[in-house]
Amino acid sequence: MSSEPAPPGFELPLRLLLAFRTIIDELHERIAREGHPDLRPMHGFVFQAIGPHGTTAVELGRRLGVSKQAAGKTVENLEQLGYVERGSDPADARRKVVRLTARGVDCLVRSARIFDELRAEWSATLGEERLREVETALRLLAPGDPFRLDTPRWFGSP
Amino acid sequence: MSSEPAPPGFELPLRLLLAFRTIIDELHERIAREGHPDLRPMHGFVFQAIGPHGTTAVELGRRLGVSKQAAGKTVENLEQLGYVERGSDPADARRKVVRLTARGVDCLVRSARIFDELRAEWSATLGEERLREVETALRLLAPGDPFRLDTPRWFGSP
DNA sequence: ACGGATAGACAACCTCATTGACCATATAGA
DNA sequence: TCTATATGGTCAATGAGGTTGTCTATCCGT
Repeated sequence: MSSEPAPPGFELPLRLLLAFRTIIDELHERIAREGHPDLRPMHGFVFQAIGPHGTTAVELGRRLGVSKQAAGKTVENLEQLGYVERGSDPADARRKVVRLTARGVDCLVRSARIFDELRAEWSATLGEERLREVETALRLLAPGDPFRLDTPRWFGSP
Repeated sequence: MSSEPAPPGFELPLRLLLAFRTIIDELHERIAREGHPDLRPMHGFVFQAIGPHGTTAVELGRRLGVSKQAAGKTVENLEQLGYVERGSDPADARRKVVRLTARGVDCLVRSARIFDELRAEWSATLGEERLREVETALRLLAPGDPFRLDTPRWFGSP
């Protein structure tokens, strides 16, 4: 039993969100310095949703939880920024496959490295033991696929 | 030293976000059943930003990280939903004070209770000891005011 | 070969934010 | 006190990003 009173229940969710923002903001600060200044938090999710083999606008929309048209517009933006390209699928003339460009892949590689660096820094602050306990606890409390890409819309007002 | 390899660095932030969403979704499911079906995740933040003594649209906009016009529109919506009301300030004829209605306060009280209930459930799943360790770790890693109200805009694409 | 299902593009619209302009009021300073 | 400036609120125009509806082209099972 702990002698201290429990903190109010609203603190934990706010801390979870703040910790997420802290990591993501730090990631984007660093990746901006490495040549990707115009990336937004959302884009990392989109890149992950596209994946190494490419995908289509419809499938992307499903993964992102938005309409295929919205996904198509997102792809257009990322195409203009030079992160993705569209090609045709020889096996299915309807599909137009969205793939990451070299620049897009570079971004993914750097993101993965920076995420690992940030985790290492947290591990140094907290101790690897305690960090793993946090990760284990979160896996237990919030199981399932962590890639919920519809967050922006989810959060907004009616 | 842990013999298991460390998980990839991107898992932790995604779990943090997923855990946040899990709590907030559960909160809104329950508070909808208690007579507040049209609340959105954002609104809790707005209520907190308004506070017990009321505030103005300009100040609200500052706290939310949006323009005063956007804050004014949000207030209009919440006024139509019956959660806030606007009155004039006898000490300053320019100011129009936004205050929570009885319904708004009811919502805040219920939210606080449900958050405590959810925390108690997590404590039962995880053990109070381990839950406190998570909270402590998050306070250490993401210190500062957890009320960052500009999250929706922050997350969006350019 | 045909009919339903699927991928994509185009158009109209909606919501919510933005900026700019404007008026009313408060406040500090000559 | 009078005036200049800052502040609070509203209105108007705009833009980003999402939605639905509709249309065409293509695939696939019967």
